[in-house]
Amino acid sequence: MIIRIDPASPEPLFEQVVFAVKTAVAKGSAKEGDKLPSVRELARELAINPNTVVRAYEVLERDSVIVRRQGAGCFLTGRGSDLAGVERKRQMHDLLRRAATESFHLGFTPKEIERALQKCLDELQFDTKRKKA
Amino acid sequence: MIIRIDPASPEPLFEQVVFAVKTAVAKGSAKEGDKLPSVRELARELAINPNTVVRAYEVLERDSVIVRRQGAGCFLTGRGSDLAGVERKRQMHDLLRRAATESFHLGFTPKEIERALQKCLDELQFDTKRKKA
DNA sequence: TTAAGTGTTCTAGTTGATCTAGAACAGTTG
DNA sequence: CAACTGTTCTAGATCAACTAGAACACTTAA
Repeated sequence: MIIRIDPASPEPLFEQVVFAVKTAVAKGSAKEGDKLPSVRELARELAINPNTVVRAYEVLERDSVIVRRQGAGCFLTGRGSDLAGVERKRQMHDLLRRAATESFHLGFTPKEIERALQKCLDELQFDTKRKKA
Repeated sequence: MIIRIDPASPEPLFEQVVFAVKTAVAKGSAKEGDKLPSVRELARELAINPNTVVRAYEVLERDSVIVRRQGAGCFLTGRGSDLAGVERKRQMHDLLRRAATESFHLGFTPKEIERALQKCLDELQFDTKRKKA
């Protein structure tokens, strides 16, 4: 699995790692059972502290994206989030409301925002569709 | 204009104020020319430091949502963002990609995500449509 | 003109998140 | 057993966020 981060970004390093892994899964370029780079290996690759990688992996496990097995490594789960239905919907609604509000203030119309989302969804599913085809 | 924040939220207070104002505009419950609460008044209402309100208002002015007139107060502008077209699209795409990826990991399908966005857009435009009707 | 209210701009300090550094311990694999 | 893996500490540096207090400049209306 290829994970890239931007050291110059204001976003915390561990969050960038979390998002990179989640994106890889959403795009289909990584799937259930795949082994992630070890804590020390990824830290070396990204030139960051191993503890920062640990923190990212902790978040990913909390979100049920991976499981960590001591001595063995970290692996992708197939399961989604463990959250209950209502809480999941609330979280998604908050995420989209925030993005929609900001987009609105950037001057886009609802139709333009809808089209842009569809484009994002298409991009995320691109690799998955190729494999199924 | 009614502005509410959650002191317990992990989100910075000044960002909560920024988002509250932007949401009020997007929902149509506040419009061009409306005067915002003074720095000291809003600080008193929200029980936060005046400097925190100043910071929020600075961001809102930078985003062309308000204008600040020394001695007079802060007022809503009708204009949208000043950013160039390409940069605006890039920002919207980033916002939506993030929301889409996270929603995907919450276990929702693209169709569900699209429907949820439409609901958010409807909610944001609800008040505006009522006035036009 | 003046008083009250407004935004503007400082300095100073506290708190907490982030990240680095180094070390030790524990489980897994071949 | 050796080499890998994750796990868990302590300690410290740096920075963003927030608070506190003050002083200054401008606008408005009495």
